[in-house]
Amino acid sequence: MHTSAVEDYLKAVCEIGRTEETVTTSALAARLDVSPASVTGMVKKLAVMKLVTYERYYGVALTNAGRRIAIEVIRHHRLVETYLHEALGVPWDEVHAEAEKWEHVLSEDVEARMDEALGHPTNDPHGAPIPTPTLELVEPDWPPLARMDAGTKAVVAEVSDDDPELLRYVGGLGLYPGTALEVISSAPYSDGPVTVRVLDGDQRGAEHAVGHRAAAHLFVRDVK
Amino acid sequence: MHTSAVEDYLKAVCEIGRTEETVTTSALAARLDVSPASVTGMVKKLAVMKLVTYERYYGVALTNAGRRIAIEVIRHHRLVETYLHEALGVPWDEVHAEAEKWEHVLSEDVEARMDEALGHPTNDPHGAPIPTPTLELVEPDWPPLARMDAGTKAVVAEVSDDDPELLRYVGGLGLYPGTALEVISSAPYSDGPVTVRVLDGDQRGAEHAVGHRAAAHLFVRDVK
DNA sequence: GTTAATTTTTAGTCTTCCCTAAAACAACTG
DNA sequence: CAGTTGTTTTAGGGAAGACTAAAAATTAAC
Repeated sequence: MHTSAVEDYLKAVCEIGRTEETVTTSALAARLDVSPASVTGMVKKLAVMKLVTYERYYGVALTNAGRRIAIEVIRHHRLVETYLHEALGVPWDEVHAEAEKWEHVLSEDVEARMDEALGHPTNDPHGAPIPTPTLELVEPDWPPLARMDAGTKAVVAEVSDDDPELLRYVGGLGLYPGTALEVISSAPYSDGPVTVRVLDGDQRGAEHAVGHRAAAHLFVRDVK
Repeated sequence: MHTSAVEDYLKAVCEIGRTEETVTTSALAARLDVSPASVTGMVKKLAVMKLVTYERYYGVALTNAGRRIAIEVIRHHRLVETYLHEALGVPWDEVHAEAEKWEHVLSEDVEARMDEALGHPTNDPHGAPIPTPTLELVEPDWPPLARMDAGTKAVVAEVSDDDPELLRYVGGLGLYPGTALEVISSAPYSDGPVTVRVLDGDQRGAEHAVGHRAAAHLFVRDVK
């Protein structure tokens, strides 16, 4: 087995790689809240372990072995989030913190049982896709709400899961994965709020001004 | 928070104290599978933390603060075992190993939700009592099957949970907490097997010779 | 009651793991 | 090419936990 730190680094490489072309030392340092020097040290260790390839001054990339571990951890994380939410009623803004701990101790057997009990869910409570048991993972890159033009109809696809306050805010607006909405007004490339009308759920019909930061972390898919 | 090692030591002190008058260095060393010198070192640390009282060459005892932590960990452990067994169908010989990991990462919130979901169970799958939310714990000391005389009728109360093989063996004989049985023959103070007739469950009517080691780890309560 | 055997403690080391600050270095920018 | 930015190296630290070997205290044996 690997240490939690190793798993956290691999997960971070995978997650940063989702949006960035190259995974840099400083990006990892920022995400993991450690110094760049620490990252260099750990990354060299991971390279020796053949979990990443590492080119000085360029960046890091996962090897197949490393990717397997990263996706395994992500699967654990998202499955646990889903389980806590669905089976135990843990609010969606709390599941992330708990899953951060559980992801490192979950056995494959219990993982499979949770998956079964939930009916093989495909997405966690924040909309993120759960990797398959065979560790396939396709992460679509939905556009953020912040970039939608006025008049667009869209459905909430995913909300960033790492900021509980953001989640409580967004949840308070009635915006969850699957919720349909219409963009009333938007200020593209500025940092103003996006006004939306909620078309679904318990806030159906309500109009809300969604702050820019939230709109940048709330991803939607277009509706034709 | 405390480290896993600290929690493990406190739990071990609590569990040894259940049967032994004094908790010795060597008993802890044996249970935790470390050298006696290591135990002395850690115990001194725990004493500084005011989690145990410690008298050189005599033994260790939990303080109230230490006992609270120990019982909290035991509550986590047994609740998780019960949850895994009841809610996820994990076999009773596997729950212990998983709970050993989970007990250190379970939040109070999720603990309460598991307790609720299970309807506030009082005993884990091996029959051991689950401490209450207010951390009260009474551990009755049932006699082992090995000490029952021929002709006695009894009900299985508890089975030691730390040896999966033993649990599979005992389970294979149809002996679970709550199972009624009658002692057919017994060799007191020797190490021969105890022959029992199962009066309950899927092996009802069957007669089994229970090996001495198993009979020493299987505890029963008398039936008048 | 002395000696012998057993436990326990001291004392000193080691390993693992991860982190940091500061200096040196490479790569881009204009 | 000179400066800025980001990265790596160097050098070091410290927490956590465990170990060995030898000394000390306790207990048991004669």
